[in-house]
Amino acid sequence: MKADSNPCALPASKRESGDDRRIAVAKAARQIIVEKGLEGLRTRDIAARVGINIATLHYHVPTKEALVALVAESIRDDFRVQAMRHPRVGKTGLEQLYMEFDDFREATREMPEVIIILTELVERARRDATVAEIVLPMHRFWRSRFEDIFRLGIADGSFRPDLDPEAGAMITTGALSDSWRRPDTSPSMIEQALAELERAFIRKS
Amino acid sequence: MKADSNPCALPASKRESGDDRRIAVAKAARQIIVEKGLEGLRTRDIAARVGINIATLHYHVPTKEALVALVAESIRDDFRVQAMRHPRVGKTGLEQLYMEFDDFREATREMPEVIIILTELVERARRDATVAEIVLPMHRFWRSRFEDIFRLGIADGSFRPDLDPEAGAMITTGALSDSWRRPDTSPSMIEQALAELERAFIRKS
DNA sequence: TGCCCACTCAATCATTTGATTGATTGAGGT
DNA sequence: ACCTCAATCAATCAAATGATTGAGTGGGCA
Repeated sequence: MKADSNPCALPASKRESGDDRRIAVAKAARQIIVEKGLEGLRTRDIAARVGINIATLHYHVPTKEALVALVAESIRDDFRVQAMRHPRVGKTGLEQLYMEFDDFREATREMPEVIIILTELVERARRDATVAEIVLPMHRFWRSRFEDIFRLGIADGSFRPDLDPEAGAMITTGALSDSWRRPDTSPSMIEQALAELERAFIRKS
Repeated sequence: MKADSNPCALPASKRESGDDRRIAVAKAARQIIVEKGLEGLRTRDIAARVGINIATLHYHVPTKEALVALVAESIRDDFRVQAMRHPRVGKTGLEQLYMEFDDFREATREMPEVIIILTELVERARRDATVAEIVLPMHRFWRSRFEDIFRLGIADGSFRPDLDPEAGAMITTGALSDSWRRPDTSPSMIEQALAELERAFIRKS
């Protein structure tokens, strides 16, 4: 029996339930995408990493297209968990912005690979409608969240009255995802950017 | 003789100079990258589009890696031409920011495909040192240009005294390239973002 | 004229790669 | 004990793909 990288549940069984296999496949695929990009994703490599035969892989995930969609769904699930972690009710706009920034810091720290995969998926979304349908809503959701924060913050006096919530959200998500994506961005530079974003939108006394 | 898509110079000759061929190859490769992505780039397709044999292609560009590097250089050249078009001397920080914004509008209008290819190249730069060496300096150059503008603008009173030039440049280039890259960004949204960037950094009277 | 060499092509190779086929295994139900 | 079927694998296919080989071809120069 090959390397059992998932030492939980029932290691005694040679068979896995279909769901567990699909999860394992998604995980392996994500690792390979991080290492070699979507371009370098090979069904054989995934099967090898999971420790199953190529045919078995095809049994669980019929085509490569479905496999990419599976990865996209997996990323979306992670994103949702991350987004729903901290409740926002009853906070001011500025407080919520701080929370959103903290979530971003946490994400860069704890799941840095997600944005790498996400970038590749967004790239592919231009040509793959299935992926687009899964991935683009994620970014829209993230952006709309900043929009809401800015609207609230304008109303409660946290932010400039002349702040355009849509544009502010676009700038913020754009700047954050771009700085996250780039290989030459240091953590301290991200902190600089976050601080500057705050100054850019905050209401000056 | 197949489709001569380049009706200039010397259509009477069956031979092209090596340089012309390489240019034609780069052009064809760029088209294909726009259509199918770097992942879908095939030497055969390039050769077919240029109207030459695969072996001839390999004669001019020895390997696929060299081909990608050629495309990267080609993009860099376009970028340089675009960047150097308008002289900046003797303007205030705000005026230069306007000019930079105009250049950006012009780029999105007249060479929208460049950012698509550039994004793919940046993506690949994480794994390909050759491409990284060509592509990453471009972004650094663009960013440093905004840095200079912000420094000047702080000194001449255009921008907020508490503006961090580095962070501002990061935010600006990040927001612009991200909004340019996304397939669901309309021109009016870019205008909104540009206007908001101005409000974000400008000195309030 | 004759040679050199940049340039070009048809044919072919060696791998890679997504997918399929047909047989086998074993857990759970009756 | 027997049956069923999800799950698994070895073997193989067909197409795609980057690269090479070897044979020209013609313009320019001695």
